[in-house]
Amino acid sequence: MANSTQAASERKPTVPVHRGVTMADVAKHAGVSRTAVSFVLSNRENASISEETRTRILEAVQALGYRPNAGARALASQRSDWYGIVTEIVTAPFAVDIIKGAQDQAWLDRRFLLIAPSDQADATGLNQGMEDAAVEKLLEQRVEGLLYAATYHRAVHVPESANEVPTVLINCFDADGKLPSIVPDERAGGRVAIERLLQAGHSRIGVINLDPDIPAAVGRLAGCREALAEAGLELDPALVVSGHATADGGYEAACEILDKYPSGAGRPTALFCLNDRMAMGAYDAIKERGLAIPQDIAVIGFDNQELIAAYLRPKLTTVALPFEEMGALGVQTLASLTAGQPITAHQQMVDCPLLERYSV
Amino acid sequence: MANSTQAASERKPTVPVHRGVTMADVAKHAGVSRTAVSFVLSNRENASISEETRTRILEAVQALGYRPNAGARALASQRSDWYGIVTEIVTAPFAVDIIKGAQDQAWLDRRFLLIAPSDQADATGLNQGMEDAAVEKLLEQRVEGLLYAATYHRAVHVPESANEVPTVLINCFDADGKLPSIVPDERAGGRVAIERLLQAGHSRIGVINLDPDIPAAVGRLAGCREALAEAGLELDPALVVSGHATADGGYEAACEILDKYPSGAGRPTALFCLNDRMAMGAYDAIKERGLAIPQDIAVIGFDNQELIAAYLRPKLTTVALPFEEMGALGVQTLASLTAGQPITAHQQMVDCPLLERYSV
DNA sequence: CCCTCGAAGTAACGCGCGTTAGTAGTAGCA
DNA sequence: TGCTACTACTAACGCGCGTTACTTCGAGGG
Repeated sequence: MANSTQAASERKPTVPVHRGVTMADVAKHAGVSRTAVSFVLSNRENASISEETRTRILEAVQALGYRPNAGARALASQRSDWYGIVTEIVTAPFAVDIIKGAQDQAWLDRRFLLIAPSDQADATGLNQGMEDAAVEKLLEQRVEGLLYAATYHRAVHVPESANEVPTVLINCFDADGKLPSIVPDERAGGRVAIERLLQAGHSRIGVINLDPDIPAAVGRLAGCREALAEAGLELDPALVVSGHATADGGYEAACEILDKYPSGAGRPTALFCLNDRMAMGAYDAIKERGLAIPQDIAVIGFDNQELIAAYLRPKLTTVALPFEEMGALGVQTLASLTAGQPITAHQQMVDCPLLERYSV
Repeated sequence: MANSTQAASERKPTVPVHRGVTMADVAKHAGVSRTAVSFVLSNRENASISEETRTRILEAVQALGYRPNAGARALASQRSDWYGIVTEIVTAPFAVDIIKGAQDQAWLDRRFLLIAPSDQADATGLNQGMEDAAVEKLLEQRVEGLLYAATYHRAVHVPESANEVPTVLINCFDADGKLPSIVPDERAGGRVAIERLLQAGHSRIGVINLDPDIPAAVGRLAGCREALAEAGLELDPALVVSGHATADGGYEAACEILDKYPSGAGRPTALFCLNDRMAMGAYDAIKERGLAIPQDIAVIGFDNQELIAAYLRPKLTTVALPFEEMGALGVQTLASLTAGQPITAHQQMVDCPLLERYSV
């Protein structure tokens, strides 16, 4: 027993591989204890440190260029100040905006957002292997909460292990409805689009629809019908055409609608395209027929895909999906959750604002 | 002396706030020492652990759902396995692709990429306050290396503190030339675009130029001239028009070029647009004049901005900026650097591949 | 039989920090 | 003088882990 103790104390100390200035260095430099440094740097309320010592410590910090070690702090304090977000990062440009919103909000809250990629979605849902690994990696970093974002509004299946920390879904929802989620208010978006067209004097409106089953289409179309109903109008089924969610799909759908009225009589004076890519195709169809936007036919889009909407000629009036807001709200919700505070609603809906440009 | 020791040992132990299974738990469950667990989990070469103990330990890991604590590991091993990347995340869609490339490569190397936002660039360069803070935050996380990415090819000024760890610049370079950088090979990109047009039989080629002073314009135009020279041709100054790097700018520039030849005689049969947004505007100008793409006028772009190039009608043939490759190469370079290995070149150039679509 | 040597493990230290339970010193008051 | 109260600190522990320097035990050799 004594032997081993002695051996231990005789052992030559491991050579310290100093990669940075530590609190101990600061303490030595300032001639105080490490504890004092810790107290000053963490701005402890009821720690009594004289003003003089305090400044001496802060000067030492400056002089040595001390930089706290976030990992060590996390280990000691048992909180990491990290959130994690899982998303398909490059699939759609939308994910970026969600991340941006979340990132900025996290930054404001002095927290760090760890971004983990989950590979592209395929027909069967997300690439589950990659996703699980991503969540796992984030949990290894001891994130305090998880954000789970989809690039288009849909139901998702979240990896089991996400249940170990507070989790918030962004732009998606889980089928079981167990996790809190944040989604765009598609219905209100549909309303505002139609209301804008009504206000501009249009009463005969064509709709270029997405796949009718996806949440976006359901909501937007419902809002559309509501707004028309309030104006005493109805959606003419002949004017609703579904297509692929691409420019080509939009082109074809627009052709179909326009060519129903070769003489021009009965032709809609406005087109509500359920996304901007389709609006892009619709532009071509309209122009090809020698019609002018918005004089002959007004066009309104959805999604506000900047690169399209802002560069089409004329620039496209469209309804924006509030990605940044959803990202920010996600972080705020997570903050409430991790603080043990109640959240306002299990499913929070965020407004889709109308962006006026020149196509109406 | 004895007193204080006694007091310390009499002190009631702090209540452990257990937030997770630790190695100690695994060790207890498997009936071995914590060291043994560590050896097994880190796959130590020359540690002699019997196969039987080994499996017992792994079973315990499974049974308890043990998950290593990355922060503690980093603290003990003095290496974080983290890289940091500083970039303006949302300003341009390009940053995303760089991040994606870097992210994927880092993931392969079992490293984590911390993404720190730096606010938007303004005329005077990047928002320095935000940037310094971003770098500072990353260093606090003890990243082992830094990536610094710009959304368009240019000279940048990197925060001082970035010098404390290996740093690689992506899609930019520092004026002093001190830091290794990775940039697109603009010149080769210019060449390949022109070569494609020559091959299609065009010899009279118009160029819609960017601001002539930026690196992208300089390089691309040089490549363009080279390719023409090799074919015994020259760039007609009358056919080179600069404009704003927008669709409107491209539209105006294209109008200017086309309207110089109202009769059609002498008019270029192809347009090389130095970015896709300008190509988008050029499309409008061409179509307005009743000309067909590519039959009457071929168009080739640059940047491969998916949302534009893939949705224009006809789809735009363009030269791609290799953002993902640059991001990946950045991480690889960083890996070499942190491993103390030499890197192939101080400034690495990455090829800009031609993407054939239907506008040539 | 003793000695050496490798296999199989373990005790203990330190990474940088937050935190708790102390101590030393002084002022105030009865 | 003795006691409390307060200010201004500090010693020591533990967070979860990697790592080094041991120990123990059985097999093999002389």
